[in-house]
Amino acid sequence: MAQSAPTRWQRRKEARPKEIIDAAFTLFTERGFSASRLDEVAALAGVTKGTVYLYFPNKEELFKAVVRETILPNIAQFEAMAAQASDATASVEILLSIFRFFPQFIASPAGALLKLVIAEAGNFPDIARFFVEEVIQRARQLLGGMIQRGIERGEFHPVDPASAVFCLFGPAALTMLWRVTFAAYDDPAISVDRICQTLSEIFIGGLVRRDGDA
Amino acid sequence: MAQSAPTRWQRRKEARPKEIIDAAFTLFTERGFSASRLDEVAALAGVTKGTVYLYFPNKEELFKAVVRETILPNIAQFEAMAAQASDATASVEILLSIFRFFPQFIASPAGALLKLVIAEAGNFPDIARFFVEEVIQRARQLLGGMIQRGIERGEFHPVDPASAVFCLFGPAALTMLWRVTFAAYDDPAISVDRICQTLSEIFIGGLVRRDGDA
Amino acid sequence: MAQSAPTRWQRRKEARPKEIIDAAFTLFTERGFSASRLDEVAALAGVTKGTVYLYFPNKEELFKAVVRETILPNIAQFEAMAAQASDATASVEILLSIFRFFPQFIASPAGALLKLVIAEAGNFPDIARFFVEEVIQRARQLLGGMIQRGIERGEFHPVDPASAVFCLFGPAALTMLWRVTFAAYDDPAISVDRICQTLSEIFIGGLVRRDGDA
Amino acid sequence: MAQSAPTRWQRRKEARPKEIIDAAFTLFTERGFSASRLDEVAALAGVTKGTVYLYFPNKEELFKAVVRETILPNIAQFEAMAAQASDATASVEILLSIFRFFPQFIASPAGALLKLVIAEAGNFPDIARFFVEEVIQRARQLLGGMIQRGIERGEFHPVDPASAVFCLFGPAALTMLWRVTFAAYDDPAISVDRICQTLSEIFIGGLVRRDGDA
DNA sequence: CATGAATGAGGATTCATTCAT
DNA sequence: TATGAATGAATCCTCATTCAT
Repeated sequence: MAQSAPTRWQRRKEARPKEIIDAAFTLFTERGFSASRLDEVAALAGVTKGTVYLYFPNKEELFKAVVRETILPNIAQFEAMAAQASDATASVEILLSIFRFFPQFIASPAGALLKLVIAEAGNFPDIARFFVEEVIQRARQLLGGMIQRGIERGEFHPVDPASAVFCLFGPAALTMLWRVTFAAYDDPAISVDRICQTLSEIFIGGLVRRDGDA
Repeated sequence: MAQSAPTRWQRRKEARPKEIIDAAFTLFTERGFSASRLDEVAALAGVTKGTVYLYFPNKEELFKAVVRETILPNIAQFEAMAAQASDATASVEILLSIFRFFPQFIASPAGALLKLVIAEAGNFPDIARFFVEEVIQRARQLLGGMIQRGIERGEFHPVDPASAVFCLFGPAALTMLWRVTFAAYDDPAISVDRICQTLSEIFIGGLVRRDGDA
Repeated sequence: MAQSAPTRWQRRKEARPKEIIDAAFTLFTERGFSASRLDEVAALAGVTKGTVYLYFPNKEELFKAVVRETILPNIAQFEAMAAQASDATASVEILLSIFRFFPQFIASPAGALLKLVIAEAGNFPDIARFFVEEVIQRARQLLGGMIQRGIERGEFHPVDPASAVFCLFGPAALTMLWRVTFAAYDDPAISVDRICQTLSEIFIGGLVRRDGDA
Repeated sequence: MAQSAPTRWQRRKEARPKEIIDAAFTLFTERGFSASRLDEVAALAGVTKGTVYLYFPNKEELFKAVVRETILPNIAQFEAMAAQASDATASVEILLSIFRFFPQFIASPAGALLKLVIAEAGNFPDIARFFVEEVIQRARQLLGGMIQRGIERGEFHPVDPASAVFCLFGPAALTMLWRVTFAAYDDPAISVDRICQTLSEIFIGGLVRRDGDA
């Protein structure tokens, strides 16, 4: 595996696309789409400009590939988490498992992706639509369904599920964006764990019916 | 040829910067900083490119002016809201007044501004720092102080105030960003009022101590 | 009018398009469309690359403009020559006036234009169509009509007019192309006048009926 | 895996250069040298880009090879035609045999070659020189010699032989170029045979002395 | 001999910025 | 003060050429 000869280039057709996408994700996320130079993307991926065009027809298509490829694992992660609950599970338990899942989700690349999509939605309407349909609707159904279930089972106070999703996910989204945008300038630094803990306390108290409740 | 109203030119001259800033705000917000052409900014402001350079030394300074000028009224609005509470006011009342203020705040240009700053923070570190110090710290102090006060007065459950601010502001931030980013692709549309209402219910339930509480 | 100060650039909106077209004509003709660099076109026109784009949206449109603008005066020249004959004029006189017109036509930019259109017709189908319809059809009608007239009046031998046009124009076309393509490598140089003279002799002898003819 | 016919590879190897040259000829002719991509040449020849470089050091040399290889058979064809005449043959008979040869010559690849050389002469001076010296001079000597002979034998009117060659070959050249350039856009289509017939009539009438001639 | 992934110089195009008017 | 023609550096993209396989 040691590269004895420093050859001018390597032939690595299989690995290239992912390497380029990763590099592009980093730069698009840091600087935005327009402000990212393809030269820099290529350099970060360890190839030259021309190679990028071997795998993606142009910068816009590279962007779309970046979003699509980066979204997939996040969707999968989310659905996996949801699949764990059985019929017997108490709704409050599901809610708690969501709060326990939040920290790692907030620390994942999902935050950078969210920032990127927010920043470029205006220039890439089909990416925006794709994001809404594939990511947000799905998350809404997942979280909304869980809240609906809790209400129907008499475990939760009767609130508007769709709105509750925004209340539930909002703090997580803000924290994600915060981390990739402002965290460097903040002092003292926030604690993601503490935020999730507090969110949990408030929601358990505000959403879950207690025995004495009417 | 006789200039019947010489003051009109005068007034125009004074109005120019704001007109240009407004146009730039619109375009920067829609397309991002890099993807916005100065030609388009000028056209939207009803002037020509050259005129922009009469008031702003370059595109970057125009951007900074846009952020600064747009931030100010929002800060003022926020502080005005907070100034209304007196010592006698119950903390829950202050909390409720915040929730009542949210819908108009969410509908204000603050959402577009937030999106813009998030998108460009990586390219404008001093804007990011300025935003954190002038806007976020201030909001945190305001909201955090209010929560702290409630806890100290025994009106709120003892939670981490800094984290609670994220929980409180997160849903508002998400809704603001949603409106300027994805609302066009969403169906059925969300209701800002309903979200604020739900947020209020959950928070009152989760944060405010009831008589029987330990 | 004397340019006392060697200013960085002149503002010459009116004159620019023609200057650029002339420069482009020269280079496209010498090197072909693809092999001509816009930088060189601009330099030859005394402007910079950016200026070219002020007047033409891209290289292809510049090419089309070059062809269109260069064709027009040639068409006009041709039609003017034809308009001189009256009903009373003998067909042989018209024929002679054409041969007398040939040398100056062959020396005009029409030759370079013809070469350019031949070379690029494959890449610019609409230019090819435009050339056939606007230039060639017109020339064919003009020359063909003249021959037809001579035949009908009994002045010429009965030949196929459309074919005769090729026979008549062929030598002129070849000489035009020769001049802009091979003349530099030829020794001894050809004499355009002598070719036209010879053409005249052969055609007068071969086309015009003599008294004794059947 | 056993190569049943090892000779097929061998034969392929020998056939390659011609296949590549043919493909290049087609594309260079259609699009011009600069606008033809080596990728396309290779694809049309049924090989990959790398293989082209096995046989030709670079694109320019491929071009030169294309011209050289394509010219040779045309020269041969021409000389074969000329070799048929003996001392006894009447000059008018030779002239007629030339006109009878024209249609097949016009339909041959010579037209495309002529177009290509005209288009690229400016970029390939040595090709232009080669063409003038090897092709044109030869043709001029052949045709010019024939006319000279006719004049000396008193069979033709005394015209300038060099000029007469242009008159004789011009219509053929124009028709050749026409076919490869504009024929697709022309309506009604021209008849090559009719043009040659008309050319023959005019030239016999204009060049050949009749008994009664002074 | 043949391939095709990778290269990188070169060229079309854009656009922030300048400046004569 | 305002204009907009002109600039030229920066950037996307192409494609002839190389070379590991």
